Amino acid sequence: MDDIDRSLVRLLEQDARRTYHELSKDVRLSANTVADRVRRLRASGVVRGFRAEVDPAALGRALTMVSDIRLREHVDRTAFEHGLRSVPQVVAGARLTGEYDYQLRLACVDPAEFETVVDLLKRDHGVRELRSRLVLHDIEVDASGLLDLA
Amino acid sequence: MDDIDRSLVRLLEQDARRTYHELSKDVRLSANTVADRVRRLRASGVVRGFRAEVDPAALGRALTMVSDIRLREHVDRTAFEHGLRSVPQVVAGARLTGEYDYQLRLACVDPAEFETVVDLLKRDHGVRELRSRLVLHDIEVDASGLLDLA
DNA sequence: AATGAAAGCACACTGGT
DNA sequence: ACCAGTGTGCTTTCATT
Repeated sequence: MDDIDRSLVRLLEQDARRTYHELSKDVRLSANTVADRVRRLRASGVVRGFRAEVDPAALGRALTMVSDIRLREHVDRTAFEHGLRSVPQVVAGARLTGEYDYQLRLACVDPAEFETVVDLLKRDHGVRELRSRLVLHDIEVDASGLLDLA
Repeated sequence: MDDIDRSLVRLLEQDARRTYHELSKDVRLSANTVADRVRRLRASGVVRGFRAEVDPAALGRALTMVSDIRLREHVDRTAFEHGLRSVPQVVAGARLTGEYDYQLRLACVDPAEFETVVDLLKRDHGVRELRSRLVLHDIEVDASGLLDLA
């Protein structure tokens, strides 16, 4: 993990489809060596993958909610997590410690759709309680800061 | 937004570096047409970009916290958001409605590091109150569900 | 780890259906 | 919207340091 690897990760974070040849000009190494380094970053797990980023707003889902969730007693957590796959509005989720069991991020067309999702989660997925709020906007953060300390 | 576009987005979500030629075999169109479609998806904003995904745990930061934050009075929100760029542990953030002003995601090496981040946010970034909990694990969700309804 | 050379591929264009 | 052909540029492998 040297400076060059850090630069490569930063560049690929901005555009994962940059060619090795382009990257090589930025870091002043041969395209060959760049390809080697990127393969190593992937193999070591530092770079988990290259993903297309989808914008829910461009698909008409401009309303994003964050919902803390408490499950009913005796609800199997694995089943709950797996069941979320059938709810297309769920765009992210995590199990947390503390007062609530999970936190979900829900991308909805409008409040009416959010309402149906809330009802669905309560009726079919073992959700006992929700505490939701609206996402006003996301803060852009690059992951390159993490690299500085590694 | 037809079935083929949906497939392409799904495939590029899994691996954003797939070549147009590879994609063309999956969707049974020419590489050319696939490139056209991907360009259109990008131009329309549905695909916002292609990003390398970095794994904090592979860099020794296995402790991820979610922190709800309330700012002190008279703290400028733009300044706060901009100032977060200098805190490398901040890997995501959003402004929310409700009881708290923001929610951050903090990737830390250990509790001691988290403690220093908490102190830093309070001392230098106008944070009045934090409510934090540990991320036990993230739930894997693909964004392709969003596409089904568009 | 890094490099250059060369073969094989992929990409962007153009033009055509 | 889709495809084929072409020139150019990119990726990969191998030999070398």
